[in-house]
Amino acid sequence: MRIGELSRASGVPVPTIKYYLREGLLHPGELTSATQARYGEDHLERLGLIRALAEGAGLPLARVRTVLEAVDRPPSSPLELLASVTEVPGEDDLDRSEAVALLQRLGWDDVDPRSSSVLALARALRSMSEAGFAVEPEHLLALGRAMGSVAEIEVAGVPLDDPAAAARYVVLGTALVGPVLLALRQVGHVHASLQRLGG
Amino acid sequence: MRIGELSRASGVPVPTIKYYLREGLLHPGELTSATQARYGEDHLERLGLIRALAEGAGLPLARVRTVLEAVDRPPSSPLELLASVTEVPGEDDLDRSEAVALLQRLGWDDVDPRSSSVLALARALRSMSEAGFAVEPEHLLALGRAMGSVAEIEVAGVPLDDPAAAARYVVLGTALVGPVLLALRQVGHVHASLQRLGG
DNA sequence: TAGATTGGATACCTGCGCTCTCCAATAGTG
DNA sequence: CACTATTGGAGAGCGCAGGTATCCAATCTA
Repeated sequence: MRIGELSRASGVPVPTIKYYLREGLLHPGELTSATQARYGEDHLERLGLIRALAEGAGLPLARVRTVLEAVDRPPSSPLELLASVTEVPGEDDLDRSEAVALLQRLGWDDVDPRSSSVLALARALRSMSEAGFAVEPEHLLALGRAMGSVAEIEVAGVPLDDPAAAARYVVLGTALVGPVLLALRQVGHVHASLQRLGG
Repeated sequence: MRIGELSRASGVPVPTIKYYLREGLLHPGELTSATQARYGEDHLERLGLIRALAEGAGLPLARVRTVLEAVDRPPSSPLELLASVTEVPGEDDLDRSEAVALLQRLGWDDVDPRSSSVLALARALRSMSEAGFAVEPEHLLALGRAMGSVAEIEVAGVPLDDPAAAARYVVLGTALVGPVLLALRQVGHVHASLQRLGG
């Protein structure tokens, strides 16, 4: 497959493919001469993946790159893998006490309070309070339990036998299932409103 | 309060406040002369709200504006309200059959299949399949049930007696609780991984 | 052999979210 | 009352992200 064909097959414009090549998101094709390269099915798949992560999951290209790198060269431990997808740099000096207290009540105290996921939680809680929006603690706890069961379902689906497949599952799942969850929640809002308020 | 004071109190630079004023995110202060205006506590609150929605929830300013408009002038029906926060324009011609089938199995068939929330779900599912990522139907169903209980908890918290408070709750909750849910899911991933794989 | 296509490099463009600059009209201060 | 700092308002500019467009010489295809 040459670049034009790849473009037609994927629906991605040639200049954009060239851009992705430059950015290292897409591996270069096999050069057959100075001005000719050959692309394969894997490039087509990869393009679909890039578009799904960027457009679908709304990840910035820099994050897409780290996700793809994690898929290509999976870190040894699953936790490292998770970190590679979710880690977002930011201020480290932030009051995590509310987050930690919540984790305590959820019985998740095996999680390192200094991990980036706890940081993300602390940040999200702070944003709420800064907006002058409060959720009752028992509601928050219930939300935590619901999301815990979501996480359990997802982790249960990880194929442990094949490390490469596991990496792919964790990385893509984390990024791509998120929007599905939020959409399900939205539909759930509509359903619950209809139930509570009547048509 | 004059603009400099508002800036100091909120931590938002004066030019940025002026920008928000120009963009209509922040209501103009009460003019006391041609070159002097007075701002109140409400402006300070509003600024916190804008920052929380923009930085915290990651909404683009255009969406922040529609959210704020919905808070200011609440649409009559709660469903309309929900739509004003979540609606994202996009292609309408999209295969919703998988989404609809899922809703059927969840028992949510009171939801209009043409609503924007179902569209969002269909889009998210398509992104997954375009990335070559599949979730087993029963897992998807379980995720749907979990998110349904999330939605139920949230809707149960809406104060029905005061329409203005209800609007505020729905609009802000939808935008601000999302990141909290995703963060809880992340922490849940870590916890579940530790449980399943051991330290 | 002529026209189209390609790899590769560079320049350019668009949208977003600010940030800077200016100005004339005040407001506060001594 | 003079004088400095601050303000409202408007316009231009800037830095980043994510592409597009242009050029070129080499090569493929007809």
